[in-house]
Amino acid sequence: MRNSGYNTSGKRRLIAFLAKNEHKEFSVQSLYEALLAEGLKTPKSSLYRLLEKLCESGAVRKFRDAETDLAVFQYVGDDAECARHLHLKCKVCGRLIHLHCDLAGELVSHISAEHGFRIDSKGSVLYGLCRSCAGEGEI
Amino acid sequence: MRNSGYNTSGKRRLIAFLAKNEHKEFSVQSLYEALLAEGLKTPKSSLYRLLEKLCESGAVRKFRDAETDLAVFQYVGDDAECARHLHLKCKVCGRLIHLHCDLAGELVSHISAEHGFRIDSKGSVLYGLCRSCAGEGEI
DNA sequence: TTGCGTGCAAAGGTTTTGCATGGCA
DNA sequence: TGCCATGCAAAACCTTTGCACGCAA
Repeated sequence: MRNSGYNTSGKRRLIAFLAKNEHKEFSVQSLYEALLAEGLKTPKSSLYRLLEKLCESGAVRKFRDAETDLAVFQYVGDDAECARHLHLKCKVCGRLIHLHCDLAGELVSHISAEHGFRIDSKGSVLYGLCRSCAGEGEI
Repeated sequence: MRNSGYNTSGKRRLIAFLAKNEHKEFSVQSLYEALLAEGLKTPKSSLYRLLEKLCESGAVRKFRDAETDLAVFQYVGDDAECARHLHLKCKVCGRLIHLHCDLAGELVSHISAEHGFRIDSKGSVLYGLCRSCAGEGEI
């Protein structure tokens, strides 16, 4: 499933760019501009098509910006394992944290066993403030 | 903050309709059609404006449909307390479950204390399959 | 009476699609 | 060679906005 389709230069460059900026999230517009600034002019229609493929393959995930509600995309890497843990996402800086935490795993099991609800870890994100963004007011 | 602005008949009818269907989520399009079917013709521009107000007041919440990625709206009732618990949402039927669960509360505290991440419970939703929808595919 | 709400139409922005061309396997 | 990817332009779609009128307070 991973990286299906042809291995074109455009796809390689986009993955490389997103991977290099994996702590950031990009709207299509901001991605278009950021690529342009690196001399990589890519029509938005191509971005939409590429991003769709990358989301299917699992290398990239689609979120919504907490402020603008715009679709944003972020590299998550080669991560079949993402289906096995929850994620934290900072509403301010966009940072995505893979939550490797026993207690979280227990909660998922508990909710399945006791509340009859089967959580899709890959599709579930807990939003909030990361340490550095929360700390800005109180350091 | 709750129910700010004028108390108009349109707003009352919309709240009543959404409250009556609180287990369902509605896109603007489907809401428009559902209201029409009840003889309540409401222009979409009015729906957008009303829904925005209701989201601000907290009576209604905005999600994204798991399949179509369309903005969908759902009644959550008078719920200042929603800020204090997590939510489960079924990707198939749209049902929203208010997770009153000690273990979940512990996890939120744990993540704050040990992982340095302050979860916004109100803005965080765990997606998955509810009991009845999980049973349908594979019993 | 004053100011917000509503309805209609138009505009704005995002995303999708058609089609011809180019590139990968 | 055959099929998919790309670029460009146009279309479709969702959402917001402007304006005149109506209604709540």
